[in-house]
Amino acid sequence: MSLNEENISLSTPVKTLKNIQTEVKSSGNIAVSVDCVIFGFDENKLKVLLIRSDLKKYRGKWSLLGDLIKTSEDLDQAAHRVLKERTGLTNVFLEQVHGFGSVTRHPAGRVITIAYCSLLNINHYKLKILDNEVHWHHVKNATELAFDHQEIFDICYKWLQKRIQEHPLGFNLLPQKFSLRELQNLYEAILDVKLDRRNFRKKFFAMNFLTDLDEMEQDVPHRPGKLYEFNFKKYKLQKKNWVGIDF
Amino acid sequence: MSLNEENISLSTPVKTLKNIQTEVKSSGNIAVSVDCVIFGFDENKLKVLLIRSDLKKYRGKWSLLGDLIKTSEDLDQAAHRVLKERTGLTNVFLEQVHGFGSVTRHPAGRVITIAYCSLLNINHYKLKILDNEVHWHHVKNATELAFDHQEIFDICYKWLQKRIQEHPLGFNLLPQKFSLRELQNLYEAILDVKLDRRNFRKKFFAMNFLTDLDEMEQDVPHRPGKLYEFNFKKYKLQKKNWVGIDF
DNA sequence: AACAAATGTGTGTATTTTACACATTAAACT
DNA sequence: AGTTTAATGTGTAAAATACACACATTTGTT
Repeated sequence: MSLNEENISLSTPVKTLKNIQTEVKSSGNIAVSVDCVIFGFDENKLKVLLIRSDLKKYRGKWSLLGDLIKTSEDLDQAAHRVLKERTGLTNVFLEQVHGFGSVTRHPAGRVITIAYCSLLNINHYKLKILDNEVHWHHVKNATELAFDHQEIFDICYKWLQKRIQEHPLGFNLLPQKFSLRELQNLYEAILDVKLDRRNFRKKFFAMNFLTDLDEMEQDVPHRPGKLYEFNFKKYKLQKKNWVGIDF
Repeated sequence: MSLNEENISLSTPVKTLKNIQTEVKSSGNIAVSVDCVIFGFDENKLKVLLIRSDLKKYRGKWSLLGDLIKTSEDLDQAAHRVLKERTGLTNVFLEQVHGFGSVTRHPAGRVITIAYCSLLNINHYKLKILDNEVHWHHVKNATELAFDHQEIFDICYKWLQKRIQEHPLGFNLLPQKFSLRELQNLYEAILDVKLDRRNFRKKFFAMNFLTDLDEMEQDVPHRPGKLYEFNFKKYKLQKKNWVGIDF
């Protein structure tokens, strides 16, 4: 059997714009939201920003930060808006992860949500938690979330673990200047593994994306390490196209 | 500065279910659709199933197969429904890839779409293209699609190229029994590279997920190769957790 | 019987990954 | 000031993996 690229058609009737507008409107009883899994790194632990559920049914439970999207904004814009409203930050790392659309996922009706991951440098001078119902949680304590937010969180966390090994996202969680120890702590916290210090350093030096700032850590209770910054420009230029089969 | 896990709250007012229902309803002027990028493999080429746009504005252009989702179905269900309606097939490989929500992406109003990738074995005995406006296109000829479908297709194609190197998806595009040559052709077609035959075979044999069926290809105009099948069970058991930093 | 076109197989080399130990530095403590 | 503590900084050998590469074998075709 062979696929046929040359089928001649019986035809579906061509629809006018008006036809479709009618369909679109009559299907419009579905709401769409974004939910942000906002990660931060502090005290060598990976943290996630959660808010107390504002819904009676889930009273006492924690949930992700989200909101219904407005008709006038893109998905990404909506996610950035949520971030801005909750943390005061703009220009933060944000990436879409997955859409969740189970019919029964929201008690108030049909709400499809698009999950985003965001990575914040918690030392950012502008960061302010604008709502005191919002708290940072160690990821290990992020359990029993409201709605289907546990599932969303779990998937986003796994996404982060995988993604950070392939793309230099992690630097968004650190101050611009960081020591290699901080970087390694970050990886160890996110991946939940112990890594060999010498091999870790070798690896990153070999990549050649770290700029040695010729500065030292300050106010550490031990021998200070050198500070580096990540050279995103150089990275973008050299990004390689990996080919290798590896299940 | 240190993150504070112990904030005490000023508080947001708790909302009742009714409050939220009202919000959800009033925001319900957004429609949601799924669009399927359906890949097939034939004549050593990667193909994609496209339909002529049913919208006047895009008359003559090709577009992905999609539909508005119904209030009563999950996202995944909707995608499976589209597949069934278009190809007659159930139980096919299907995975969500990305949501697209630009405000202006659809001329008939605000429609957010969730893109899915599907991989079909085109030799599947049940496959029937039910609508003759539907055609298989070599992926290289999938250009200038209607709506934002070019962007969606491009992203899904890249997704496939990456995904197939990390997960054994490709077998969904082949008959259950296949030769190593067919397998290599598949990889070469999807990744658009030439691979070394000996290393390719070594690689797959080393993985140890191919079952030698002790059967030979039939009706080939040259020395027939052995037939294998992929052992999904064994794969699932042995799936490894990769740790390696590699940008 | 000769030819065409593919299958099937192994080795040496380069590269990458891993395991592993000791001297050095600066701050903190006495 | 000297000692202690806790981290930084550095290299090498062994193992595993990836890569380049050529020839004999099998089957169908002429």
